[in-house]
Amino acid sequence: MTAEPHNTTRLRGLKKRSQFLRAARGIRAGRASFALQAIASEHELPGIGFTVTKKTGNSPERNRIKRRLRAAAGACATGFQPQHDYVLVGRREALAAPFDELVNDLTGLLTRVHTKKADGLRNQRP
RNA sequence: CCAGUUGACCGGGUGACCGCUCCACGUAAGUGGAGAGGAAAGUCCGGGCUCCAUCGAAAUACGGUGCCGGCUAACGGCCGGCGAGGGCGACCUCAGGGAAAGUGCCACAGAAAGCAAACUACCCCGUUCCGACGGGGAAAAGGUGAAAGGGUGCGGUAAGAGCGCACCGCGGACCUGGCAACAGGGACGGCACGGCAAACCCCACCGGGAGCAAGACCAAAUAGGGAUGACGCGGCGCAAGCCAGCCGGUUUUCGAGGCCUGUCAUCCGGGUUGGUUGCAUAAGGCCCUUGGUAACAAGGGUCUCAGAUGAAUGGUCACCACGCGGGGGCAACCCCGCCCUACAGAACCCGGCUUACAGGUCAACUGGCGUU
Repeated sequence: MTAEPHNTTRLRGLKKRSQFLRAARGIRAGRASFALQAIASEHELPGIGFTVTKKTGNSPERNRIKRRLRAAAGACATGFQPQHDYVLVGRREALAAPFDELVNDLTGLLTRVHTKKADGLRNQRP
């Protein structure tokens, strides 16, 4: 599977704690303002969730980080592959980072994650 | 104009593009509407509501509150008043019931810390080896302390002392004003009655517990706990029925012993997951009138005002306002840059309290300076 864009932009929100824990076992990649976790799933639509821990800041700051990440995810929604779950872990730098940087980081991380995954699959085969 | 006190309020705006949640309409595509706070916070009090317990109430224990009057559904809240302390003043602060019900404590220092006593020093008498010692008087002086048993002055005395007197303080029958807390006056009393109740305690009043993850309902799948009914093998019996066993399960393991005993259907019960409800028309907001100093109450009009659940109420950009810095200009103002704004995000709902808060607005009042 390559990282070529698909035509649907619809995303499926992750809601259960078990879904988040499962995604945490997947492939990880990070930048200054957030980290990305991805894992294969059975659903056709790509699933996406957001995690900002309490030590990142107080409630308005955490809300703002989530909203900016959600907007960035909407901006490059075509980069998410079907049959995968993604979790974005927000960091404090996401509060002040320029929006274009967030979008660029996310698209870069998406391609990186998927090439990593392809390499992993190749290595598993003897 | 400067300095200050108190109270109330705002706490960004507009536009464009792209989105989220709910509601209404629509078969649908979609269209329209609504969408965080003054503290949503801390979870410190008080309620509504729900379940549990309980006949209801009271008492014991425990906890809370504590000047007086009022307001309120209620409060530890609010309003008004009183007292004490602070400030030139506007005004601010207050764990503000009872110390003659009882118990206890009052560190250090000091002779002595609650009952009156007496270390130094004072006075008188006696003795004397002239250093002092003994007996008595007295509580003014010294020193200690947060506090030393009224203060100051005069008289008085051997020295002194409310011993006597004047003023002040204290207690105080009673009188006056006030609903009251309390305030004012005060015969009389020679002074007796120190402080701590954020020490125990006493008095008065209040309080059952847990909380929306409360609670109610629905649907799935899973496990197979209980009840009822039907059906089956062996023995006995005409029958209804009774009895025993095989297989298996359970009793933590093994043995013994005990118990249940198979299949199907229905109902009940239990936990898990998901959904619905609880859930926003309420001690409701705004405006006006009346009563009240006020808190507030009564009446009338008008409005419907967030309902998420990995949790919506936004993201990006531009301009403007405000503020700050720099430059130009006599000035009004103009240009550039920065922050593109504080504290902070509803989670069942109300009434309060407390804490946080960049910047700004208004009103009333106080003190000072200047002008008329």
